[in-house]
Amino acid sequence: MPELPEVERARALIERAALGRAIVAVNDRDTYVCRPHAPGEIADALTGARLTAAHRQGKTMWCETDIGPVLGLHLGMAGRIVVDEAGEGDPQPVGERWDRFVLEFEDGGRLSLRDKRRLGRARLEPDLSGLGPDAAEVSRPEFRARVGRGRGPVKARLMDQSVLAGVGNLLADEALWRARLLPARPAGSLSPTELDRLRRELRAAVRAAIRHGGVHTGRLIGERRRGGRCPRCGGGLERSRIGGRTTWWCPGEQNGRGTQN
DNA sequence: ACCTATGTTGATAC
DNA sequence: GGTATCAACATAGG
Repeated sequence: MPELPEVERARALIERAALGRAIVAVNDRDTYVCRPHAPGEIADALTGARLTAAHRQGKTMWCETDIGPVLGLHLGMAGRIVVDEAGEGDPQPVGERWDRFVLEFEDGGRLSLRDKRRLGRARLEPDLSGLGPDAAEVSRPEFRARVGRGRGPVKARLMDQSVLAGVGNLLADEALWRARLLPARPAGSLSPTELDRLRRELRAAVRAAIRHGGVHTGRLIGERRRGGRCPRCGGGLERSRIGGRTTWWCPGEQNGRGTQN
């Protein structure tokens, strides 16, 4: 789930529901999710503080606090942010066993990073220096210069978080399909026109996914399975492994040269 | 049972 | 440096 659109929704949830509430306790006992911190380190830094802002770049979120420390949050492969959904009374509300990191507020509510797989992350003072520009904000010249280079497949380039932040496996397939570009094309072989088209379609895919609730609402994404068909032309989709990830595309419409439009 | 698959990232090897 | 592969985690499905 968590690609840029899911993370943006999580960020907005924190902004809307968690800012300004006093933190009275922190569960940072999961040493894998809270690495490299020792248990208690994040708790010591945040207890008594209030979150004052929630930011995002690509798939990385961070929250400012009124007393200084910055809390970084990453959803990993299966994480989500939950605010105030604790079954009052139930000793073990459903799902709570997957709460890997929790802020408890003075008013009794809580913010948790709920993640079955534990690939999500909470840490203090996250380093954002290696992240490329956010995929929803990147300018046209910057997109051309960063994405349109290298011999590797353009799909791998899109997913490289140091090149561009926020695009994951599903969003990459969706954007390339919308732009009618072959995922395996060497990134450096795309023309400026093709790069502009890719950026435009990527941004449109991001906006649609944020509106509709996530990347899985993409038009191609629903067909990403054996027997799946292109939503535009009805042709059978092709599958292979590109950039180490399963990749689906329409061989009829996504070709080596640019296409109409 | 055993193998594959899954939204991410980071370490490692060439 | 750029690119590719695998491992980290846990669960689901054929």
